Amino acid sequence: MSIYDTLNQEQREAVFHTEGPLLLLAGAGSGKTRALTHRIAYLIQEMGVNPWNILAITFTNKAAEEMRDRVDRLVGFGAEQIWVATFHSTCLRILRRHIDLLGYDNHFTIYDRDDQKTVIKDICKRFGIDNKQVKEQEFIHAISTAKDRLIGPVEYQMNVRYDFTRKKFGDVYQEYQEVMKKNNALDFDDLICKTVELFRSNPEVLLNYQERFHYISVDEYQDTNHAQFELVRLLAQRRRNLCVVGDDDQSIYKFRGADIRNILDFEKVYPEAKVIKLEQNYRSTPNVLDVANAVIRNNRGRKEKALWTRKEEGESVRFRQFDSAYDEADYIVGDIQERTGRGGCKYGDCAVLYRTNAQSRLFEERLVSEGIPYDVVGGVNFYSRKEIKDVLAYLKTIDNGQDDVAVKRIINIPKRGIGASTIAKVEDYAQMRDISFYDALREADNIMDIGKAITKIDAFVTLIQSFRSKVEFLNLGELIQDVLEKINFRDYLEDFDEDAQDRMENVEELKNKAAAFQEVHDDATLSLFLEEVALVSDIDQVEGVGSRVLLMTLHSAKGLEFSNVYMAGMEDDLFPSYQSLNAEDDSALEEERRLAYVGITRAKENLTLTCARSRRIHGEMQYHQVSRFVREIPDALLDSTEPVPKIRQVAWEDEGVERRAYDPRPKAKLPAKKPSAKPNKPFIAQGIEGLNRIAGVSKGMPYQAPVMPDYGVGDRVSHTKYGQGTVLALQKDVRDYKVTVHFDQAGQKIMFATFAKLKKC
DNA sequence: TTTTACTTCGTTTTT
DNA sequence: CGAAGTAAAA
Repeated sequence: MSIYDTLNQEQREAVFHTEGPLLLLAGAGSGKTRALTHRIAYLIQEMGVNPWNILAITFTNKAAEEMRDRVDRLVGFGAEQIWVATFHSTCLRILRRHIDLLGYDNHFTIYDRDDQKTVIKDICKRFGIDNKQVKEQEFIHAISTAKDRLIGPVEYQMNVRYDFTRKKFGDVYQEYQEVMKKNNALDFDDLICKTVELFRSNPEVLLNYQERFHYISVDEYQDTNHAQFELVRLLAQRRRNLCVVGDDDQSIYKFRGADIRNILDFEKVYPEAKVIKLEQNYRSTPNVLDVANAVIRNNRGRKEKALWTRKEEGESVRFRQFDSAYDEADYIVGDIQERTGRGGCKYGDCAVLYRTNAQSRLFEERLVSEGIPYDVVGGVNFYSRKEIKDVLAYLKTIDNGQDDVAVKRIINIPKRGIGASTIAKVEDYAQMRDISFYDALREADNIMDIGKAITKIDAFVTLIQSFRSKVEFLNLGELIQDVLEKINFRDYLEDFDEDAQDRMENVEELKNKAAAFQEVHDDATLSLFLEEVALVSDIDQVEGVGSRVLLMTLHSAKGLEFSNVYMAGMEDDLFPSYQSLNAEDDSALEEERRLAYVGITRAKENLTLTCARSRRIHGEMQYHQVSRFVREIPDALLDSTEPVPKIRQVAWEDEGVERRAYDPRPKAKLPAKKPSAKPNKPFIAQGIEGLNRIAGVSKGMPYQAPVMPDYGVGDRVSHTKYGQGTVLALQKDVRDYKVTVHFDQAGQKIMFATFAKLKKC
């Protein structure tokens, strides 16, 4: 009896396939972490691979920790030698050693979103850009997107040509990189793309790591962006022992740069790749899986797979519609109360999932009034809280004065009466002498007409220097305590904030974390602590065994599971979001659908979908109809008090509802491509037929369904002016179809179907 | 320099 | 509606 006997056929295949590229398509709850950890154990135990030759990359610290724990339990010894880390901490480790080759100081700091914003704001001021017209956020986003695609400022500038707006973005991007370098700082995206840059420009360094990592695995591969793809490609290039695990159906992070093509095109990049699908689900009941499959099958361009399980049927998935969002919250909280009251489950088994953070409020109110313990996941990250960042900025300044953003943050915390004009003078001086802001403060007496502000500046510098002299003999907790006392932080908080108590508790918590850090790492330094802190997130802190109801967004729920899941706000325009419903193409809608799929597959036993006919959004009342995702579920699969208007379930009816997810051997080995659409008829047409049907059902909706043209993609058509051409694309727009035609004479045109008056020929 | 009244603007988020 | 940020007033 070996540890591999407990795996199913596909998992075992994945474990034993150690040489060459491997794509593991792992459906929700299909035991992918299990397969991955066993695979690593197999490499060490059976293949005699040295643990330090293995690299396992994840996205979150939590996933990394879990992976290490589980490998530890399987292997026993040597597991601590395996390099298990997130993308970012992997790159951080590499850059700490070699970034001097790119002209940076190896002691760089990491800037988060807030710090980035401060930098951008400053640049905009200098460039005379009004942040009301172009917000900082837009610059941050543009820069981040460029970096995700490995486009540096120079290349960006080359592509802007004469586009004035984009040129402005290019200028800001360039300046931003310069400021970052001057501040000796990297942002999160830099961590990845600077590592790629390092590898590209220093083949001997790359070779060093290629020779170190003989076997590489990447988890959540569907979430990788181009830079991460390239990083992995470079590392794996030599030995090609690359195992990527992911589920294209759970790709929900396109908006932050994830490129779904990385997983869809894996076989093109690695033609010799072996592909294994994990479809047996160990988490949910067949009822839940049927619903999940019914929804996700409406996406196209996915790797076809269908989850199944051997679990007992369980309860039906419920759907309830309410008049108001209050009633909805009432019902859900009542249901939680009832289920936990019966003793069947604990509060910690229940999770309420929603699309937007704002929806948490109503649930919080009801839970408070019922006295039910709960936690809200997400919102503001612990390390992003103002009071925490203040203390961290002090620590950063004490650690090294290079970080201008940190120094400027605390120069008036607490209020020291150093005004904007004084700061501007110091800034000018620093710029002139090409030194950091803090160094300029230290020699402030050289600055002309600084006036009596000099005493205030001196006091600040003396304070920081005194902390520096204590770093040697104080431990981290004591240092923080000393800072808090010397700056009277409590008084400062109480002066302007009524939640001073909460904030002070957070700071205490930070002190505890610092002390704990020191206990775990015997070589703990201030720098190492700041580094650790820079790369942790909120979801990392969610405990597995909870006794509290969890409230979170659908995004945060990925990777988690609960016995009772409530998906609230299942309404068109909320989920799927208004933006995705009105988008040009349906890729955004498909991403929302994947999000629905993620939500549904979080449920182990009970799933309840709810929605409200009316709710207040941005202060005004809005009326929504039932989410199309609910309407995509066949009635037979839903426990509903009234029938739900249906949408596009043709494909489902064709195969019959009797093919259930619990059937271990699906009849006819799953017809891979369902013959639902008639040949030559574009996919979009199906969606529109569905839309027409909804438009018919919903009462008094002023929705004017566009009339479907009688031609489709690939058809030959003629236009009165342009002559004959071929239809390249057909897209639904607000009240008409957009047709892209390549005319034999006139070339490619995009036009509205009603105006184009195209004739099929 | 700090407080106060007013405007603006609203997905999702890890690191 | 409510947070966050900004311009004007004290």
